[in-house]
Amino acid sequence: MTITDAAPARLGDDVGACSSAPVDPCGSESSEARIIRDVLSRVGDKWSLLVIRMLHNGPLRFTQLQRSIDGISHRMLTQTLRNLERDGLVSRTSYPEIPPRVEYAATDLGRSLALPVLGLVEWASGNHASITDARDAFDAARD
Amino acid sequence: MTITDAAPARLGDDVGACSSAPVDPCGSESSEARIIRDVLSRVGDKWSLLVIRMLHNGPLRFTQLQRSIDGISHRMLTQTLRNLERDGLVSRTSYPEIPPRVEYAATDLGRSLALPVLGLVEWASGNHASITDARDAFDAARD
DNA sequence: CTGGATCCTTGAGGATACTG
DNA sequence: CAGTATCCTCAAGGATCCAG
Repeated sequence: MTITDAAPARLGDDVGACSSAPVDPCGSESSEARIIRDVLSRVGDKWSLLVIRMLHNGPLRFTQLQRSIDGISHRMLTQTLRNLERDGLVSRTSYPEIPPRVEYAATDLGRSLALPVLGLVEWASGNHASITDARDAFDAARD
Repeated sequence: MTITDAAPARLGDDVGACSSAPVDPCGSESSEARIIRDVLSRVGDKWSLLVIRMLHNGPLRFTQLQRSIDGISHRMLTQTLRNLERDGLVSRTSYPEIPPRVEYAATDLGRSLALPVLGLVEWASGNHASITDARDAFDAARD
């Protein structure tokens, strides 16, 4: 999703009738499609996973995050952090000092997300070569 | 990535110097960031995973895919299939008949991708409720 | 039926300036 | 230092038409 500049959004959060089965509740194909889209819109944006990843080792302040994430803009970091906080994946602790200090930390939920994500990363890292080769072959074939 | 309407693109495919370690080769933080972005730009678009998912059970024709994926446009299906084919995740078999028939199937690589993806889906499905709750709490808190 | 090509809308996301 | 608001750009992606 990656929130629009304004609105709270609230898109299809209609899990209602389905009991909490591990995968594909209600047996319909489209429900799994919804789940896939859900998870993708949550962590599939440009920065969320990188933030989660950085916070996996321990809490960090806003500026530390900004420096360590390379390329992220001030605006997108705030926005990404708000989203993650809203989804309960990251916690925010503000110390009323001068100058202000704010620490962000991954919640248990956030850390639990890191696991399956790591699976994906491993896959990517392990099959990077195959993909590159496939691309080269494909591009070569379409002379 | 989700290719632009034209260009072959070829962005940062510079794995060169790194030996093929399973995760985080070369030990630098930014290299893992690159991997994450790589995998996201490959499967993190709106449709790729859904196509991979549909093809996991067996080959399907273009129109079958379009009907089963709900919401995908003609244009995006072609585009997504081209990308997946280029990356070696999907194979395309065209039967020179009239009317033409084209079958798409997941390759071994494509099926291997489905595994870690399933992990993510399970996570999403298992923690959907927690996230929804977190959101409600968050939205309620900011009166 | 499959697959381009073209047009057009929308929103993600960067740059920047301003507040506490 | 942390956060918000405004402006602007550019590409993702839908609709549609044409071709083999």
